[in-house]
Amino acid sequence: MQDTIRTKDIPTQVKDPDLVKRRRRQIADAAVQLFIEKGFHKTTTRQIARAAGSSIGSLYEYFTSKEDILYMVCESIHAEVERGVTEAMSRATVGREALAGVIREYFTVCHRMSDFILLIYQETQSLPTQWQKRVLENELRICGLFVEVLARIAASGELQGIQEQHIELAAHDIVVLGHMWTFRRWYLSRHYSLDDYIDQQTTFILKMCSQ
Amino acid sequence: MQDTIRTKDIPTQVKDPDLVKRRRRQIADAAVQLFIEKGFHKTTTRQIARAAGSSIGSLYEYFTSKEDILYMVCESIHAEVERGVTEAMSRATVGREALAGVIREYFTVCHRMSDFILLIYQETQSLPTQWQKRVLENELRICGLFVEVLARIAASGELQGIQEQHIELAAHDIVVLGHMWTFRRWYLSRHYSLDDYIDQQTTFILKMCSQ
DNA sequence: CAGTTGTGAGCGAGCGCTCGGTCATAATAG
DNA sequence: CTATTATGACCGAGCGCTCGCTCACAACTG
Repeated sequence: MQDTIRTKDIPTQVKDPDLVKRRRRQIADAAVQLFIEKGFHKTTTRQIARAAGSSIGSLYEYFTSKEDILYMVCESIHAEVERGVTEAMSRATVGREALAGVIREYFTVCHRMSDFILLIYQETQSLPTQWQKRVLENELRICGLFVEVLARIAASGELQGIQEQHIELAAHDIVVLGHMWTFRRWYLSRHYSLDDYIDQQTTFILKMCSQ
Repeated sequence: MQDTIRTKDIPTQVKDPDLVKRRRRQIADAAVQLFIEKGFHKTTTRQIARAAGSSIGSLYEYFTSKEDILYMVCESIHAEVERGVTEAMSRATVGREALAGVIREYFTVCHRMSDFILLIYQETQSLPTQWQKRVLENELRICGLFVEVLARIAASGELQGIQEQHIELAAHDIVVLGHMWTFRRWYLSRHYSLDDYIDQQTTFILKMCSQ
């Protein structure tokens, strides 16, 4: 998981920027595991510090509140998802095949990041309001990537069925169907392999956009 | 919101069953509002008691823990959603029109219950494990209703595109696209009216199942 | 040495939940 | 009918404890 520019908004007592970056990553990586296991509220700052090989005192040199840590965690997760999708897009050309390819990549990212995506669904509400907005912006940016892919295809003449104004909705559907694999895996993973899931949902999505 | 048989599993000190039912409803109704506003963890038992016009002492005559209250709240929500869909199904006949009708009804229920459905997404994890399972069972039961509708249509010969084994997945998709209106309303409601949303998603779903 | 980073005992607010008790009403006794 | 006792819903002060966070000091670095 990589750093985002956004993390700079979190204030710190420590002068050395490199040290800040390193320690924050350390702490956030420890925190995300605990958050996934027990949830944000049931994780204590002491547990986070211990898991990060640090002390509570130190922890509060790098973050000003527990919510700060959650915020950084959420930003990192979105950054990772976006990285995956963007990369897949750069490889893609145009046409139905391209869409299918990006969907495959995106769904695979969702699979790998299951726990993390679930965390965002469950704990975004625990963030201060202004940071909730940031998280939603991130979500929209990912959606925008799919809008782009769909628009490219629509422009190329293929997939004429879909109207301009409904591309956005289709993009949201794709994003959410990816998330669905994470928040319904308690059922889905017992009945479908990831590949089955991707294949069938891709068929559905292509039908949805065609004719 | 109506009572379910499941609520009977929660122990109580109070003898009179009618009273138990009435007071629990009172408390649960107060609690659900607070949970929606501030989340489960940030709501205190005292606040719930006060909002219900009761006292903490009394509250603990009717519930054995704060989690019990959340459980009852979740059960009630699912009962209400299921009631809505079942009713819509009983009115429906067969064919594409029927599916569209049930979807319209279901999405409308999702719209009306936005806050409640969101609550389930966010707080199911706060329940004791054995009760989490119950909530997921409820979710599956609602999914089952759509499987039934789709199977009926498939049997009638219409919508031959969809294969037996993929009916379940399509049902999940429908359910989740309903939920999507609740957990993405921060975006969707700014760009679509509920009717637009229903119409377009219905078109998508029908295309998905056809051909 | 000064400046920066690390530490953990300690603070006090606030939590879920208990428990001894009150009081209106119902059941029983005389 | 009155007097007595039993019942059970209701109450809230307070217990034990945990939490997020602070701050005085120690350790390290250059």
